[in-house]
Amino acid sequence: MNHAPDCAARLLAAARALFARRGYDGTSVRAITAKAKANLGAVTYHFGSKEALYHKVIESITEPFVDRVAAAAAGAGAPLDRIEAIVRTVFEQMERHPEMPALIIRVLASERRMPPPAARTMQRNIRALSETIRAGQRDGSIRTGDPILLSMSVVAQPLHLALTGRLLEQGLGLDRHDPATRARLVRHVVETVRAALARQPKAPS
Amino acid sequence: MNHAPDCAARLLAAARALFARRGYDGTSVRAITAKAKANLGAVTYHFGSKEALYHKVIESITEPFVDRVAAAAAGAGAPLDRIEAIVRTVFEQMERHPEMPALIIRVLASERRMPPPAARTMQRNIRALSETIRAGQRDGSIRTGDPILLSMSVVAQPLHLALTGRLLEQGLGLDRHDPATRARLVRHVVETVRAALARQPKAPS
DNA sequence: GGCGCCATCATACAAACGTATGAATCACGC
DNA sequence: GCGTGATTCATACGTTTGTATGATGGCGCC
Repeated sequence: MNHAPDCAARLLAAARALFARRGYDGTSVRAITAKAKANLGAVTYHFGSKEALYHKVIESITEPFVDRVAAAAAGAGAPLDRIEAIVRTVFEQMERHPEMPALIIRVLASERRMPPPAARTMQRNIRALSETIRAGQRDGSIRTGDPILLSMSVVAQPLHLALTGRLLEQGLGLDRHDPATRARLVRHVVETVRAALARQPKAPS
Repeated sequence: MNHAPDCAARLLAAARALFARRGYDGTSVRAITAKAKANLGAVTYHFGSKEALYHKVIESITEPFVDRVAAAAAGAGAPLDRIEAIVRTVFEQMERHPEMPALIIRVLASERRMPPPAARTMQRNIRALSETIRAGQRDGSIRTGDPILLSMSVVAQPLHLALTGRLLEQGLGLDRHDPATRARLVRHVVETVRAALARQPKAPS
């Protein structure tokens, strides 16, 4: 008896969590409906199929994200500062949706056709980043290098750090839910990204 | 009729490829045996179970790798050079086993217990890296920061770039099988890692 | 009250899954 | 040639899977 409102929303939340932890194939419709306290037929009813639910999950995470990244890239300030703002936006998004790194990275690792919302998000984010990098290269604050490759190197930092959280807990005794720890990780990534991109003065040789 | 030798080796190769592309749950024993031209019962006979085969796959990729990373870390040269050597070792391993990034990353993303060989590899690689980074911090060539976090930032680069190969092909028209392209990617990551780690002289303010 | 629409439910179904198992074949040594 | 162990094979089995579908109840409108 599921009389609580928003069955579809509960399914979406359950699916988000389970697809992130177990992957698409490792998550059954029954596991999703059990977690959402919904009936087995609810997935077909509300979404049409398991795959359509999966696409909706990806979309629910990525769509709001794109605008935030674009806003950070379009903000005021030097290119390196704007890239820092983008990185902080990524961290905020991961805090809002802790499943995001695993979901995105599973999409990247899979031979399955990429869900359109994920593909759009990646393209737009990489474009926002690489254009900001180009601006920095033009004004001399960012080193030379391929802007798209540099963009990917930037995005790799927060995503992989989120994925390796388990190792961090064991290796450093960190508590991922501790705000001070989170701030430390953000600081680390921001410093690393800035160091990786900043143009250095010519070495006197 | 499978009279060809090394049925177990064929299963291992087929499983390696399929686990990387489809993940553990998305790969059926029947798909593996079909690809290996072996009988359905062969997996249970040679490995005991699908899961044991999976562990063997992970082990077959990671075990030789650890020694190579340790050798690169123990080599002669400045810490930054040794870190570059480690990065090149990672790329060589990925060239030898193109499935490696996807396999490793799926392990990281999964809620499933980490296969012991993968856990050992990661610990040892991170240790080799972070000790090299500490040496660089002691001699002043590498900037301050947590060595383990810095190690993870280093490893994220080649892995992520390998995973996003599809996007690179679309965004840059790159052919991943082209040696010149590979060299370009290696150069990019090496430069990025060195830039991210190198200690900068104090800015005159 | 009846109707239509929506949402929930329980169940059925065909297909797929990993494992188990006994039979058959092969390879090797004596 | 025989015996033994290893390997391959075909099949069975219980379980799980995603989808389909008809029944039922709730709600709003006429």
